[in-house]
Amino acid sequence: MLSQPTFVPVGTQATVKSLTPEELEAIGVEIFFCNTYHLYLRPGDKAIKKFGGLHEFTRWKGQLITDSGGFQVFSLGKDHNGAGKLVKITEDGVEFRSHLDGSLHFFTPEKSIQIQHNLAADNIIVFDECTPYPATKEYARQALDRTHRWAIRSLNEHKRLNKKLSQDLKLYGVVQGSYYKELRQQSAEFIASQDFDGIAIGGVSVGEPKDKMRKAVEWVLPIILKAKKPIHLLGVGEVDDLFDFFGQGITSMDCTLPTRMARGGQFLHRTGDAKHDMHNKFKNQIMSACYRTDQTPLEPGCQCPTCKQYDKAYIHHLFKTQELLGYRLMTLHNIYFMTHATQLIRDALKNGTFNQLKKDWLGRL
RNA sequence: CCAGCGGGAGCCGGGCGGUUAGGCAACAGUCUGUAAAACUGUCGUAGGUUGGUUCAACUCCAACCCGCUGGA
Repeated sequence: MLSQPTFVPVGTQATVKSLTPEELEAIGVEIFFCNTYHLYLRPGDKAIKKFGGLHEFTRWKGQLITDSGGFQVFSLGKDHNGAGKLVKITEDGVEFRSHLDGSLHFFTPEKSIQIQHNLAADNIIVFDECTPYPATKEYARQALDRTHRWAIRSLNEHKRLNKKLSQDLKLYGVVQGSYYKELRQQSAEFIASQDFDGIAIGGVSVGEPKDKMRKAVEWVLPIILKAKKPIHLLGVGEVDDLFDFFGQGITSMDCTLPTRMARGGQFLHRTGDAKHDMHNKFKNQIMSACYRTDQTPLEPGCQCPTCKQYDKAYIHHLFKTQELLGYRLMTLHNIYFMTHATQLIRDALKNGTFNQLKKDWLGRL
């Protein structure tokens, strides 16, 4: 059973980049997020099935969740200029071109679920379309209706396979609807009414302003909370998001940000020095010249393996020289930071001190 | 001493008689279900020195300085 709420780091290719499962466990990670599309292409879901699934393959003892490939409909659908490229959507499914070799593949809801059953994460997600932002209401409605039909197809295939393979994977339905209240609420009603094990909110953090994202979640939450199921917010996870969404009943969210930022040299911190704190966004760049001789840890008082042992000057040097250890130390720290902040939120929610905690961190409610 | 080759931004380095080389480094920034150890931006009177030719020279010419290689 997962703690609630939980932050979910992303390990697209069956690895949270640069860290071992043992290291993840040591910093309090309970679950991470793998991707169906990537693992289907390499090494192939059948290869992983031969091992008995992702758990055996990776030796990870915690939980896992796989994405359906739905997000790649969105992300591969854009090139650098935002034009459509590698994806074609039809009623039956999505035609993808592999970003690796250009080969053609076709995902249907059934196929995505089959692949996910082969991968055998504990939690899986229906095949959906992550609607690009902005979208016209007309397109958003069309995409939403299709996504709902795909949700039912995913659910049916999932039930069939759970029985056939005597597995007990948990399936999440996904709420879409772009930035239209009517569509979002309609989607929430529909997904909540179906026999899913959990409900995910998708189509957010796709380039929209943050207040819009908050609104979209708020339209939907009162409806799906009634279903009394786990609620996962897909692809969200800046530091303030933890407070805004865990505070309202979201039980988990995943985000590439802490790991990706870590590799780009940005470390999460709370206190930092005000001068270099970027607009209260809880991040700083370790390669900044000011850290060249800084003998303090990334976050004073932080109990992560990185901060307990190393100072900024050393990590600065590792990044400047592009040493592998730098990426590892930084990733450890950033994931610990998110996990630890989530832990504080969890405790505060239990103790009734959440508002105080949120105000301390964000300076607002 | 003779000959050949070469001198360009912090470093490396193509091209060219006129309008941006490029790369690295440096500096700053971006990232929200990972085509990402990625990407974006900024690097100011750059052209060994002095003269000459020309409307215009980093580019052509001369001398000198410095370096490398070979020879006496």
